[in-house]
Amino acid sequence: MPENVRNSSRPRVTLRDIAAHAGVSRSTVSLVMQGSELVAESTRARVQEAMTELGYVYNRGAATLRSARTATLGVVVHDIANPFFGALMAGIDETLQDADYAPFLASSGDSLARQARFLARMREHRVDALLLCPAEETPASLIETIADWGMPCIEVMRHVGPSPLGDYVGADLRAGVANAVRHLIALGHRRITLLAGTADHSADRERLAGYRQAMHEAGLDDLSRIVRGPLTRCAGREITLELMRGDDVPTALICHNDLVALGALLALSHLGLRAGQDCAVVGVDDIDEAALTDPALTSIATHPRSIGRRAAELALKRIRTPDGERERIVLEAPLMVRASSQPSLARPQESP
Amino acid sequence: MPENVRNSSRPRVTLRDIAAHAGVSRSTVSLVMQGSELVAESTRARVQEAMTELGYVYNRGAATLRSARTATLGVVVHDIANPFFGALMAGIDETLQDADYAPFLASSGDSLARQARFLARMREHRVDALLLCPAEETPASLIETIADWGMPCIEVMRHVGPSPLGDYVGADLRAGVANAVRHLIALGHRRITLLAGTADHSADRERLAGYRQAMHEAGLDDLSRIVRGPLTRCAGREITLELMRGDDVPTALICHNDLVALGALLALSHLGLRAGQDCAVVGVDDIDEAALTDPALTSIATHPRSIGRRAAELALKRIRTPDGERERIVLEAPLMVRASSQPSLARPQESP
DNA sequence: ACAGCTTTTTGGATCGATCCAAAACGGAAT
DNA sequence: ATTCCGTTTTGGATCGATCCAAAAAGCTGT
Repeated sequence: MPENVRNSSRPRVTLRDIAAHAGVSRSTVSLVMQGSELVAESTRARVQEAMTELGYVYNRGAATLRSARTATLGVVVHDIANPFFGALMAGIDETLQDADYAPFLASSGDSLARQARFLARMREHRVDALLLCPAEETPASLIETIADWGMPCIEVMRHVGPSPLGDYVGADLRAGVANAVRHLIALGHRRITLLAGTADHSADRERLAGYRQAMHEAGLDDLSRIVRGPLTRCAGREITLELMRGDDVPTALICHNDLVALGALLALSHLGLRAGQDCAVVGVDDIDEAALTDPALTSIATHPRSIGRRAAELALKRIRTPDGERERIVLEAPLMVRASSQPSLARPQESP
Repeated sequence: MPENVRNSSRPRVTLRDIAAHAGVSRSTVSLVMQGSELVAESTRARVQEAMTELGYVYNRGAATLRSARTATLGVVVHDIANPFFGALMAGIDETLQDADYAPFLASSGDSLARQARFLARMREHRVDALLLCPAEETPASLIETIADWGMPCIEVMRHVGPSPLGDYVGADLRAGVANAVRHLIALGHRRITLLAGTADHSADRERLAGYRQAMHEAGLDDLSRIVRGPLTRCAGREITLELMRGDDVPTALICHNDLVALGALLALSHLGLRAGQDCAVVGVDDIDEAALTDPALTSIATHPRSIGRRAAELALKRIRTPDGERERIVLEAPLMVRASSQPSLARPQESP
């Protein structure tokens, strides 16, 4: 049996082989691969049998060369270690798996250089589309450049320029924050401080706009306060400590995200203050942890997983119809009210 | 000007075009692309100039067809939304970017079917290697199957079978947990409970082995206790509540991971008990949050980012030398002692 | 039996790179 | 001038699929 030499990996089975084995032409086998309606049922069966029999593995690279479709797509986030983007990616992955697409992933670390390098690589790999959370300070021209490449691109969560130029999927942070402010005002709060980031990207500006708008509606412009700092739990804690020791102590904090808010909770408990009672705290993202702190954290839910799913769906759609109408999908960001802004919701004592 | 039809994206520049423009052959241009030493410096310059001038984009798909090298690799994790795997992926990404490799990512959700589908896809895309955190209940044969495909595969964090068959990168959880137990015993603890997962995979077994070993060394076999449950913050809380209300109350808890440990902290504070004082708590992973809880959480550090980096490095190496000696890289998992197991370390009050 | 259909199947040609054996070039030595 | 040898360069074949126009096969109905 020296003919059976499949020593470890060499004897690659190709379309031609199964064509011969099934007694049809390569073209026919190719049609079967593509699930074409043209081929007769009996032939299809014969071909499929040959494929399993010979252990055929489709070579997408070869197919791509001719057909310019890769069944891949590129995803760029700032920091995949951040649970928010992890959840986003999980949503993307879910949707793509069903469509038999595979995502390349890169974490830009908010570095323009890394982002650019990855995008170049994606171009060489000829991905069918791009899902992009643009790094900070990305020039608006990038989106046009990508369009010039002939590559569909969906901006996710953030967008460059004052409003999204092309396809976009995100959360309505503006309305979400405005709602949160109104909620606090209804509870009697007046001095409401916004803990914002130092960066200037769209998601940041939206929060600001929502805050300003709602404060303005209530005629509280003069009481509005915006404090900027890094967006970590640690920074949230430090900044809150400082704020609460100052003169003009706020009665409520709206934090850029939940991590910052959790830092604020730590600070309050450190000072012997009770969140919700002595100072309300609201976060953004509604991460799992929010419901489990003590007191539980009120948060504006951004549903990263859903956003990921929607973004991936839109990308697939855009691949099918590259010249279709651009879409702007903005998901609601509802306020999850919990004890940190409403003490009456404090966790009920369990029965003994 | 019907001849100037470059409507939106058609006029693809190829090797042939820059060859013509630079007055050399395709082969020469190809050599330049591959950074070969063969080509004269002056020619290289001329070619490179032509490339930028015409806006050439390398077509990796085409190159792959001939050379069987894709500069891509596949990564499988259980749940990319889990911060641990996010950090792991960040480390992988970092290393690969420098090597001009791009990773495909999939989240298996511990489903064998999803894992299998993704692996099949990776095979069709002919990735150069695989980084695999095998899903629960993955049969040991899978690793062999992948090897038969001729695809290098690095197991990460978990491995199938009693000991890794091929390349492996992980943390020394066995020693880590054993250390933690000894630490607790040194502090006078005797009734030390292990909160384990319900699954039976290698990482789980390692924790168990470390625990058993250290308890045995101290002659405490009869006091050893293993409790199994889901691995979420919420479950950690519930199980701890139950434990602390039972008869045989433990004086220390070692939790499968930090999420469970954080749940345990919640439970203790809910019961009016002080972690570290009334009951010691130790977690695994040393996520960022651990240092910031109150009291701060003692944790066994697994350094996911480093593991990701090492795994990616090993993959690149294995691609270069497919038949090299298999490696088993086990990183230390040092115990980060904090207040939750040693009250004297409680956060010092800040100066007013 | 044949024209006129529809349904299936088929052979090149092609996508854009790499591989390889052989050719061209350029100096130095004879 | 010729030979030799090391450095550069080159054309043609090739990787494994898809595309497309055209051929073959299968049906009708007359």
